[in-house]
Amino acid sequence: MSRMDRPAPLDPAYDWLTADCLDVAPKLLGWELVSHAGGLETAGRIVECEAYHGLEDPASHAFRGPTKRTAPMFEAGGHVYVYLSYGIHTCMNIVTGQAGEGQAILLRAIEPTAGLEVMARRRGTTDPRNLASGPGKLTQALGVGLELSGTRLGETLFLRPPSDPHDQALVVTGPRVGITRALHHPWRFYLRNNPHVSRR
DNA sequence: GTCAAGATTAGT
DNA sequence: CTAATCTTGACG
Repeated sequence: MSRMDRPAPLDPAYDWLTADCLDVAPKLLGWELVSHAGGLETAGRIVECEAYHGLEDPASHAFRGPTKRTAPMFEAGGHVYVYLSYGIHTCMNIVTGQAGEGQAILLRAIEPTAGLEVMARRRGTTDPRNLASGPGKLTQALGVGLELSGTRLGETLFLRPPSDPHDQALVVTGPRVGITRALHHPWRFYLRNNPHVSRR
């Protein structure tokens, strides 16, 4: 019996994620991120994210080439990359670009839209502004763990198109948060005046 | 083998 | 401002 080790083709609905991360990141705002992790549905609109430009970006985990941890970053756009931050928090990215480029977009905040009670239980708070505002809080609220690194969108995590087209007019850029290199790039993208964005 | 740094968060 | 907490990646 030969096993079919070739992965199933990525859902064509996610093909647009193979574009450059700097093009994808602003467009990602307003999309709804849906999680079925743990057999429970939770979801929220993406209101803040940051682009990491692969091999050319000193602030990117992919800067020094693929490693065991960062291997998913070098898959084609539409994959998921999750890592452990400061030994405590997990952060999730959506991989973009072509295979081999190492691009990814860190999801920093969502505005909860479904499964609020589940999120509240996981997070230990009911304040909707504090459920998933921050990369570590977002993964905790959605039940996203390291085991999802290397999976693809369409399996446990899904994207649904923006419900409000008006969001695109509210996109703001600025320097990325929490890094020490390549500080000058305005590669953080968020929705102006949205109360769920992690920092002002 | 050893060690410094880190895409964060909660609490003082 | 700092502690918590631990993996990665660089160096030898």
